[in-house]
Order: sequence, then structure tokens, then C-alpha cells
Amino acid sequence: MGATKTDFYTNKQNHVAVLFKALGHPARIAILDYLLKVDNCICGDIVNELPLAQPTISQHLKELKNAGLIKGNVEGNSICYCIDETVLEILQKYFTTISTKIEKKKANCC
Amino acid sequence: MGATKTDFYTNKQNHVAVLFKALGHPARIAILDYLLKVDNCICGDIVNELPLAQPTISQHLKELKNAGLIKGNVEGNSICYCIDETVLEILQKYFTTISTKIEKKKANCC
DNA sequence: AATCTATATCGTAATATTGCAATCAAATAA
DNA sequence: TTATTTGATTGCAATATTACGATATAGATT
Repeated sequence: MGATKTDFYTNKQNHVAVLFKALGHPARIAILDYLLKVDNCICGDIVNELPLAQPTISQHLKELKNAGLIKGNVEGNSICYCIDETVLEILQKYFTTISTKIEKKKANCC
Repeated sequence: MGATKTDFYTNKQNHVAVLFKALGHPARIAILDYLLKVDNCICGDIVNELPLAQPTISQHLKELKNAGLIKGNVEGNSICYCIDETVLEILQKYFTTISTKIEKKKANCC
């Protein structure tokens, strides 16, 4: 055991869960925060911003990239990472949908 | 190692990460979906909805509750779980903030 | 009281994640 | 060419998560 039973759930449920999972680590939140803070989104200096070794950062970036939350362009020697809006919009929409549903059933709820 | 270095990050980063982590499993997304679908939010029958054993569901519910995403009221013999909006609003706000920031720096980005 | 029903907890096995040192690959600089 | 720099990959140890059987607990029913 220990492995998630992804087969049962809908594609949407799995996709959303993967996205949230990618966001479910403070280092990755901090990376996104930094990407938003720095204007030009070149991010070789993330290693200096966080208390993590370079391979660890690289791994977190990979996970964010796999989830589609960021995209990386090779820029000469270094790499330019930046946030991919399209996937964020999916999550944003997820919450607005939930809010609407909650609003509708408010009366019957505890 | 393998333990997250929570000490370094800001409280907000840690909190948001914990919330996203709680959402980062399809079973927990499915549980939320079901809570939204069922109108009266009594949820003893989640076990019948998902392909997971009762202890596993109980564990997932506990995680959602710990994160503050759902709240449970004892209702006679069974327990009534329902979604807690307040925490969802934090996440919703998180995305709107990001969107605003992205909009501002759009010109300089790749 | 004895029993049923609903949910939580314990213990444990399987698997996944986190983090890093060492190393590799590729572009740039000397 | 030979460094140097930047970032990815590998391999591994520590820890966390997922899932479930067995068991416990607590209220409801008989």
C-alpha cells in the first residue's frame, strides 16, 4: 500500500489534486512568491534566496514545471523560469465554482 | 533527511502550503466534491462513495479537518461534516493576489 | 444489559517525498 | 583548449503519506 488509487477518481479530480499537491510545500510557495517579486523572472538566484541546496531547488522547480505551474526558457547559460497563468486559472475557477455551490446550499448546512 | 524546513518560511507561506497539501490528494478532492453535491452535508456514506476502507476515509477527513477545510459536528450517532468557507476564502484570495501581480509584470516576462 | 451502527485510533506495510553530496552536461569565459 | 558557471541528474538516507486490518469508543436500538 501507500500508493494513491488514482484510477478511481475522475480526470479532473486527479488533475486538480496534482496541482494542489505541487503547491503543497512551503519551498514551492516561496519559489512562486519570489518569481512574482522579481520582475524579470530570471531565477538562478533562487538558491541564494532559500535555505536549500541547489539540487533541492532544482527538484522543486521540476515539480512545479511538471505540474505546469511554471515554464522555463533556456536563456544562454542560465534558465528563465516564470509562472504559467493558464494552470493557475484552472485552480482559481475551482474555487469560484465551490463558492457558488456553497452559496446555493447554505440553508441546509450546519 | 526528508523533513520540511518549515522554520525558514513565513507563517503565510507555511499556512498556504498546509492548505494546498490537504487538497493535494484526489480522495480529499472527491470528499469535498461529495460534500458539495449532497445537500444536507451528513456524510456517513462517504465510505460507500469512494473505493477506500473506512479507516482511510476517516484519516482523510481528519486531515481536511486539521487543515480547517471542513468542520464536523456530532449529530446523535453519526457526524455531520461540512465545508468551512473561511479557509477557502484565504486560498481564493491567494490566487487573486497572484493574478494581480502577474498582470503588473506582464511586460517583462518571457 | 446486550447489540448494532458509526466513526476514530492503533499498528504496520508499501510507497512517496524531502534534502543533500557527488556528479554530469552544456554554455560561456579565460 | 581549459577553466568556470549554471543547472540537471543520480543515489541515498531520513521522514512522511497512504492504505488497511484489527480494535476501541460512543451513541442508538432492542
